[in-house]
Amino acid sequence: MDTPNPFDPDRIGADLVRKVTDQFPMLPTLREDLQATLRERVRLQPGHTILSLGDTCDGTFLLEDGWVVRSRWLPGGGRQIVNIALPGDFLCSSSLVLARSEYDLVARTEGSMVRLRPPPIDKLVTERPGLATALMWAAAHENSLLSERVVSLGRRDALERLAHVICELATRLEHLGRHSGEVLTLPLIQEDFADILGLSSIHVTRTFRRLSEMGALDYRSGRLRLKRMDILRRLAGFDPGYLRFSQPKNEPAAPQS
Amino acid sequence: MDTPNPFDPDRIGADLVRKVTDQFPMLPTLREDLQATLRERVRLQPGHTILSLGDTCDGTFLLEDGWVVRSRWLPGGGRQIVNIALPGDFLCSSSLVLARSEYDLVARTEGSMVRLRPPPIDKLVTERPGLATALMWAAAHENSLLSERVVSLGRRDALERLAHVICELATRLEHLGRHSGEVLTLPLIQEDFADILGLSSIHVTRTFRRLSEMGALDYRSGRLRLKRMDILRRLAGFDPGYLRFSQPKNEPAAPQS
DNA sequence: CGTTTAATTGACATTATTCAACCCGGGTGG
DNA sequence: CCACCCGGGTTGAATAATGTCAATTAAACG
Repeated sequence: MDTPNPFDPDRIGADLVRKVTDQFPMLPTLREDLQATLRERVRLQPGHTILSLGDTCDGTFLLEDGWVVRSRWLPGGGRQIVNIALPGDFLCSSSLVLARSEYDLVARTEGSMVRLRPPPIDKLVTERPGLATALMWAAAHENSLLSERVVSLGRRDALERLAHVICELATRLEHLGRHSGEVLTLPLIQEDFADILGLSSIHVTRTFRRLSEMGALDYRSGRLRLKRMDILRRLAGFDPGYLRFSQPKNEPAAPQS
Repeated sequence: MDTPNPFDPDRIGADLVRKVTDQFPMLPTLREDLQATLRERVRLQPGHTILSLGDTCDGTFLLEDGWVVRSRWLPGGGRQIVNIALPGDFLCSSSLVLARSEYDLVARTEGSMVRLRPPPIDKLVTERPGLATALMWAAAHENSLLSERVVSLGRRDALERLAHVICELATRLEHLGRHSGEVLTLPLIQEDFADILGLSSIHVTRTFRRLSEMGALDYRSGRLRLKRMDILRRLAGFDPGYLRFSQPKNEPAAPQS
């Protein structure tokens, strides 16, 4: 069953619009820009490869519904998942500066996205200020996530990493209004966790078991029951600050030194 | 010895201006915006902490000369270096969306940077289009570096990681015109490499020795002699594509499928 | 020189990977 | 209804990679 009118302006990128406009009131331009640059809506099926390494990416996608992972295959046969896109995230925003994708983009659930074709970067800010602002904001957000992932991969052990990514996902989904309470349904198998966390899937199993023995959670085929978020947060040293883009920064910031 | 006139418009962010204008001719606006938003020039000394975790960052810095690392200390006493900023890079560009720094910023060499105070993000694109474009471009660039770092930390072993980061640094410095030939002088001690690569400094020693036994390089107190870049590149699976932002993407991009 | 910081080495502990076997639940076809 | 298969998931044992500790050397610097 499809959206009645896929070009209904109020439905394009609703999650993005909501997130962005939490920060500042730019609704009108952004909506307008999304409509103006929109090419088509694409339906996603689990496992569907949106883009492969080396593909030229023609514009940017805005994910409206569903989960998409961005990953890289390595010569040895390993895979690293670089990030997980949720509704409201842009995919392939690097197309503004890079002609070809350095990663694979594959859907993990059903969902939908719209393809946008923004003007080239040097005209973007003047022609599509609302979209430009949103892209900038999204890029900053993604940088924040990536930086935190670098910290995890570099300096946290398996237990901390797993706890951290669970905290992160739970928080992101909460912000989207797609999670509340104890049970989190994740379209990820343990091998996905392995490739997010830079571990083997076997070690992920063991790590889940350890967390479950600690009474922090129960995990069973995609159903994650979060019994003690406080344990997870403490273990991971999770500080949601890097996700909290919603509180506007208004202080005039006193001159330092 | 200081720059004669620190506000000479042609000298502000010369590396940034060059990098950005390789891509598209927006010199005039960018120069103008840099001048207009410039607050002061700051001299850097090695070890100087520009910003600590939790500090409110008042605007953005544009590094003009020198090396700066962005890092995070962890509860257990470990440190992860998230990225290395070189001339032409922005520091703390997250200040557009995040009031407080999630990282430490510390200089590894002498150098200088300018502090910019761009308008808030919702006015940035309209009021300072040149700067907005540059920031966007820089964010995409950083995104690319961070993603590749995630891949390294997640799925490459010590040898591959070290080889990879060396390739990356050599390439970036070449682009800046600050490196050519065999010898690379790095203001990094092995502990820095450790904290970039998510390894212990002792293991970095061992890994450097392995590379040197392979005839790929010689390393001695900051002086890196690159004898066989081909070996390093092959080992790391290094594809400079993610750094090559200089070739403009001009193809009208044939509609796919 | 003496002091300090960084690099190095070897022995050993820890963490995570690999491999192989087994389990389990949900189809599916007979 | 049962036998089979298949994709995960789980387990233990062996192995490999990396970390930790302690002692040593080297270089840098006053």
